[in-house]
Amino acid sequence: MPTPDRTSLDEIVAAARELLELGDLTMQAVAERVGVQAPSLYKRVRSRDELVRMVADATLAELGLIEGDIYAVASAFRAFAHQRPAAFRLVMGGGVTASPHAIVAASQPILRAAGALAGAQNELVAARTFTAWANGFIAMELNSGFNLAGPVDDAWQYGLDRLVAAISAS
Amino acid sequence: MPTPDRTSLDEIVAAARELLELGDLTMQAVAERVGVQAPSLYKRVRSRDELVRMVADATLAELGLIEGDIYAVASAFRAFAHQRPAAFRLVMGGGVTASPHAIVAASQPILRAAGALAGAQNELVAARTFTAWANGFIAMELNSGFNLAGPVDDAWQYGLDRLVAAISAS
DNA sequence: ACCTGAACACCGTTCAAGT
DNA sequence: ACCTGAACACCGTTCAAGT
Repeated sequence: MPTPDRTSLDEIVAAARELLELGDLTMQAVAERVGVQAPSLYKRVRSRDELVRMVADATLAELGLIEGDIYAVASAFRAFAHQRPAAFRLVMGGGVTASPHAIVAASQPILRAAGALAGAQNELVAARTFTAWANGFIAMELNSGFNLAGPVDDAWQYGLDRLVAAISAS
Repeated sequence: MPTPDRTSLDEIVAAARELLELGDLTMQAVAERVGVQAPSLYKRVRSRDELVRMVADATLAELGLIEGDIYAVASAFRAFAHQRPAAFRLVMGGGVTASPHAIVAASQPILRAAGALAGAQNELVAARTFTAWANGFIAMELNSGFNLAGPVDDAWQYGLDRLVAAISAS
């Protein structure tokens, strides 16, 4: 005699994403949010690690929706990181290997914007350089790490302008 | 009647640094390495979090010893990250706030190298741009994240050359 | 003063038993 | 087929009792 479903994978991942930002991504907390006991989660998720990977994939999918030129992409990227710092850290530095598909999807906006600047043959390498700088800058900023004094927004603008100049096709 | 010391803070931090790279930085594992029971660690360390912060500080102190021009600093930095990926992630993305003193010490090599390129008045902002790019590049590399196909070393060299050109005083 | 064993709260996970 | 309570191993931390 089947019992009716009391939750779903989507609901579980959504709860996990919220709890990640609250610094409390435990199976117990997820279970409580979706109205179920912790062991029941294992009907839909193989392990906590798999759930974390799903959160990373969902985050990357969202980043893949960004549109615009390199300035638009850069500021949307940074805004996202400020709104969801834990998710940003997860996909960025967090030692979590997201699915290849999610990684490719997330790369599209930057590839397009970088290709427009650097030309098709330098698209990939330009996108990498830009992504590395943006990710690194934001990571430092979120960490308040390498906390050299001075206005952060100016440093962002300086770096962005220099990067654009350096990457643009002669 | 005092018992003789069976370990020391230095030994504990050293053990923690090794275990961090092994992905097993638990109080139990540290205690076992230094030949003591886990509760005894709390005589020298307030909490596991404090121990992790000490590991971060020790890592930053080591990075502060790097010398040379921007190419030397960049490759020493990258080599360190490859040898001690977990420590790099910790100081880079890991949501751990290292002590201000350790952060300043770690920044010196890059400030010097960037200042030589960009001139004194742009030293700070140039160092930030360079550090952001290098940190971001290495983080992506360690993650095998943003895993766009192509030779990684070429992308590193391309980015480094472009960065140097972009930062150099006209 | 440092060390230990016992204990506590918490966490991820398994599993038999319910419906 | 999904859900639950009970249980297990593990982890960080506290504390009274030993020397």
